[in-house]
This record gives sequence, structure tokens and C-alpha cells, in this order.
Amino acid sequence: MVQIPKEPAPPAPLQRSVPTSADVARLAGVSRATVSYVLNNTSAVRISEPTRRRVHEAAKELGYVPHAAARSLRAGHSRMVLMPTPNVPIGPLYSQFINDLQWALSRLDYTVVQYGGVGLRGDEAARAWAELRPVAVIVPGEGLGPQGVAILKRSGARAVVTLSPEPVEGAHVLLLDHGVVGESAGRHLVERGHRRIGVVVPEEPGLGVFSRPRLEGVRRAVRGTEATITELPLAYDEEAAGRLAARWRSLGLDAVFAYNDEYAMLVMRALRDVGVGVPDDTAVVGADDLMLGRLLRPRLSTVHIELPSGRDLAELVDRAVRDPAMVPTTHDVLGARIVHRESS
Amino acid sequence: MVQIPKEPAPPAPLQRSVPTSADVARLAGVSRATVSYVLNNTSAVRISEPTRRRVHEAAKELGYVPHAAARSLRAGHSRMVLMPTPNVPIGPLYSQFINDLQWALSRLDYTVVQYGGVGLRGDEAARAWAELRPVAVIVPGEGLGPQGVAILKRSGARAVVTLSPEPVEGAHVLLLDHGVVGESAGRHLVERGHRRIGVVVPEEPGLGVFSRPRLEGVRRAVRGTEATITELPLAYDEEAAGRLAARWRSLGLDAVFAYNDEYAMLVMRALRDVGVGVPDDTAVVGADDLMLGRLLRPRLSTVHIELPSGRDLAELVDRAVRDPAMVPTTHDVLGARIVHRESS
DNA sequence: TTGAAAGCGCTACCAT
DNA sequence: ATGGTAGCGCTTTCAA
Repeated sequence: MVQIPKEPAPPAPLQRSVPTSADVARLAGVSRATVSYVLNNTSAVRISEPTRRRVHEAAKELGYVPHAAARSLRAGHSRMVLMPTPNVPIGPLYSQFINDLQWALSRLDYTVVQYGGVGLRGDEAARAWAELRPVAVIVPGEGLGPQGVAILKRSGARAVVTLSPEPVEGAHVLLLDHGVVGESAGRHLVERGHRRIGVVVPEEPGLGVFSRPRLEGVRRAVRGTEATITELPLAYDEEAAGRLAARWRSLGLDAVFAYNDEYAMLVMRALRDVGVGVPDDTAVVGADDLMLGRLLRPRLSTVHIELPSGRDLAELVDRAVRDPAMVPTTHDVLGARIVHRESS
Repeated sequence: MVQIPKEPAPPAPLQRSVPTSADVARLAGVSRATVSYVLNNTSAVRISEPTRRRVHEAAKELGYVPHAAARSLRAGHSRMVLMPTPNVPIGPLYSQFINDLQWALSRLDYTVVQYGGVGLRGDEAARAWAELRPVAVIVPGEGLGPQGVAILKRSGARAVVTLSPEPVEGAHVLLLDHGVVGESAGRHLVERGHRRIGVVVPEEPGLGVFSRPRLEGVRRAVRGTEATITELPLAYDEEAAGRLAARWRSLGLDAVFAYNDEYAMLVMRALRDVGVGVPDDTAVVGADDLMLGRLLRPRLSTVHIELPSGRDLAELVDRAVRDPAMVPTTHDVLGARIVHRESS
């Protein structure tokens, strides 16, 4: 651990207080109203060029920066889109999505803010978000109930969107049903003649949100076939994988859906190390279509996931903000398709 | 691309306006002052139990949530710590660090907010942040100059901390000099007798912040030895790696520092595919000590990186906030040590 | 073209 | 124990 040294604090000069528009007005020799007109380019009012210049100079000289809270208090609304930061570790796929979303919302002139509420949950969290009076809230993942939605709306949020595994009353829901991921994998394995299918279920807490539906998806895919499913709880480390591999023959599986590409790499490695052939003895399928899958040998079969584009979501938010009468709906937005390579 | 359908907007009921403390006061039959005392548990004032109850009930019935902007406007300060979201894709290492930091700051009763300013740069960005009047600003990476620091401080930020590759006047700087990473790798390779060392430099824009110092670090490590450095620009895809591998023999290198573990995997795979032996023909060293390095065969030698703990940084921020007189200093906080496995 | 002033929601001082 | 009220920084009528 790298320590940040603690230093003794020598005395220092007092900080000048923060300049306000009144200070600018005083320095420019005009009223606060005029300052506001000039700095906001208010078109309904004509201000003479010399005055404009004086105001701008005064503002620059003082290092004036408007006070967002005061402004939105006065205006009665803000353009802040609040998005709680997920407290689960997220992959590159999701990061990219969030990035696109932020970019698109910025283009639409919203201020995007990720709120790091760690300990809070449920309505308590919703209340904390509501205190900031965001014009819209985008909640990734579960955890927001109808109550929470109500709290947010009562506090002025004109759009509440959740990216959730299940519908939420009152909110615009982008249904991210990971079942389709498992389904793709399961269908693929069944079609290729596999009958004893293992499904890796990560032991990491917080991954259950994804792993449970993926497992259910595989179950759905094999329904009506002779194939059977075996759950394989697994921690993301080599020893755990080694232990799993050691009892592999006794499990009698001919295929495994490894939750995602990273777990797939872990499993493939462990199987290799105990002499289980992939795909001949056991087929392996990952998910997420990460680069690493392409680099493995045999090349990893995987499920490619399509999230909605950040732009689409940004537009949904914008429409909902501009038309609060819009009735919230629930849409399936998770796409999944198998990418067949060499491991299956 | 998954499309989010656009729906026609039917008419809908008007939204009741947001309840304020005045509404609560009216409903409870008390003054706004009393409401404030009750809801904030003001210890300087005694409120009778029946009154408290009435206030709480009224607040709950109305779904009252205090208005953070109004509160901090009145108070003259907030407990918001603002952190611009990095617009470079960040790895698991850094994500973990940010998470820890958020957690630690929450424990200290700060509200952590990641600000998604995409298009802004330099002082423009600083001004946008300053509008929110955060009590502290933590800037990951370069891009904040002394000007920006001044803007933030003039706007009331009591602590400005940057995690930067180089010192910034006026700010508390946690120097993340990635040179030490390259140095560790370089020293290791030289000690093991390698003399013609390639250094992968990712072509991805935005990674230059890291790759340049890492390259310089390797240069530093070989200074005074007979070893030579060859820069190897490389995009993160298989074809590019294949092209690099194809001309590998002609490069005459006996070792390569691959920027990080992911690039190392890419390079190792490409070298393998053209029959270059690792480590016998060419040694490979990665960086970041990701799990995938342990799963490769040969196991990947890598540089383990130690970031400061989130807790330490949170404490630094807290101290700086409580004692604005504290003079800003610059500290090296990036630790690096070689993890020797099988690829070198 | 510019200024005076009200008021957004909240808290803290001073009365009662 | 409770209420009246000023004022945080800003925008926006309304007057001049």
C-alpha cells in the first residue's frame, strides 16, 4: 500500500470569498439585472456594446462563475440527468454504453451526473437522488421500486428510466433480460448435439443479477429436449477452477456455458490443465464477445450481446423530459446472438 | 442496433407541484422554522414530541424531500466532492480504486458526484465544475492547469486534488508516474540478459498518457547498458498484431514490453501463431497484473501496480477540506514491482 | 437601455 | 416551545 504522507499545516492566507453577480455589477458600475442579461445573452433585452464589454471584463477580472444551485433554484428546474453509479464491477461493454449515453446526453445539453451513493438502498437511495432535483434519472440495474419512482416523480423528475431485469411500475423500463443470453448459448449447444450441459454460476456477490437470468435462459433453451442442466458454482480464481476441473470427469458433462468470456477462459485453462479436451471432450461457450475470446486457442465460441445504443436512450430521455405526459412503457432491448468459433 | 420504439404521446394529467417545507408546515399547522428544526434534529432547539410527530407525518404524507440546492445555497457550502468522469476507457484496476474512494468518502459523509463533461476541456471544464460549487474536486489524469485550479478555488473549492502524470501548481498532486512501470519491466529484462527490447505503444488515442511514460521508463532502465529500445506502435486488434508478428524476425528483438497484460496477450498470441517461441525466442512482459496473465501459457510475467488506497485519498481530501490552509504538495504514489512468471 | 425588487426553498437568528 | 423573518445568488417581470 502506498501511503500518502500527512503533513503539518502551516498558517496560510485567508481565502477571499466567492464573487457573485452583485460583485460583478458593482465593479462594472451596473445593476445585477444587467449583469444577468449580458452574461446570459438574453435576447429579449438590448444592452449597449460598451456596457456589455464592461460587464464581461468585470466578470473575467473577478473570475466570476455563476452559481448553478442558485440559478436552478430560481428557474425552478435544472437540466441534470442523474445516474447512480452501479456498485457492481462492470465490464467494458457496459462502460462503453454509459460513455455513449453521457456523450449523447451532453449533445442534448443535459448535465450528466453519476451519483455515488454507496450505503443507500431502495427508497432511501431514491430520496437521496431526489434531493438534487434532477430532471431525469437513469437507474442501471434493479433496486428501484414503484415507491422509489413515485418519490422521484413527486420531486420533479420528469423522466425515470431503469435498465432493469424486470418491469418497474411508473418508470420507462429498458428490459435487460439476460435470459436471452443463456438461451442463445443453450440453443446452440443443444443443436450441436450436447446433452449434459454445465452452467457456471459465479459466486461473486452482485453478479447474481446477471447469472441467475442467464442460467434460467439455458434452462428455457433445453426445455423439451433430453438435455440436462448442471449448476456449477465457481469463484473467479485458479484454485476454485482447479477443484472444479478435478471432478470434471465425474460430472460427466459434454458442454459448459461459462457465464461469460472471462470465466470461460478460466474454465478452459483449468480443463486443459487436467487434460480435458476442448471442444472434443467438452464444448465451452462464453458470453460478452470480448477480445480475449478471439485470442484463445481454441477460439472461444461466445454470445454477442447488443445493448441499446446510448443515443437511443438519450433520445428516449429527452422525449420523456419534454413530454411528461408520455406514458412509460417497457421494452425488451437486450439482443443476443451466438458467435460460433472453435470451442464448441 | 436495438431500437427503442418511439411512441405517440397521449394526453396525461398535470403533475402536482413539488412539496416544499412550507407545505409541510401548513399541513402540520406549524411554522416553516419548526419543520426545519424537526426534520434536521436541530439540537439547539427543543420541540415537543407531539409536534415532532405531526411534522413527520405531514412530511411523509406529502412525500416531502428537502431541496439540496436551496439548502446549500442557504448554508453557503455543500459536502459535494466532484470528480470528472475520465473519458478514456479505464481498466479494472482504476475502477476498483474509484470505487474504494467513493466508499471512503461516503463514510466521511461526503456526497460523491462524477461529472460527465464530455466536450469540455481545460479551463472551460473547470468553470463547468465550479458552477456546482463542490467542496472538493478530484481530477483523474491530466488536463487541469494552474488556471483551472485557481478557478475552482475562487469558486469555493476547499480542496483540489489531481491524479496526474505531472505536478500542477496549487493542487494537491498525487503523482501517477507510469515511468516506474516501464522501469520495472526494463530493469527486469536487462537483468535477465536481454539486449534488443521492443516496447509496444498502443495506437489508441487517449492511451498516450500512460504509454508514453511507460516507454520513457523502459528507456531510463536501459540507460547505461548495451540494450536498445525499439518502439512498436500497435492497434488493439488481431490483424495489426499479425502484421507486427510477420516482421518479427526481421526486427531481431529478444524481448518485448507489451504495455499491459491485454496487449501482451495479443502479442503472445500473434507470436505463437508465426512460430516465435515465448520466452525462448522472445521474452514478453505485460503490466497491470490482471487475472488473465495468470491464465496464459506460458504464464505472463507482468508489472504489478500499486495505486494509493481510496481510503488514503479520501483522508487527504477530508484534511484539506477541514484545513484549507494546508499547503498543497506533490507526492509520488505509484508503486510498481515485477512479477516474474514464465514468459520472461 | 437600465434599475428596483420579488421570490425560488431553506436555515438560523431573534422574538415571543 | 414555537414563529417571524432575513437572506443565500440568481433571473425576470415591471417601471422608469
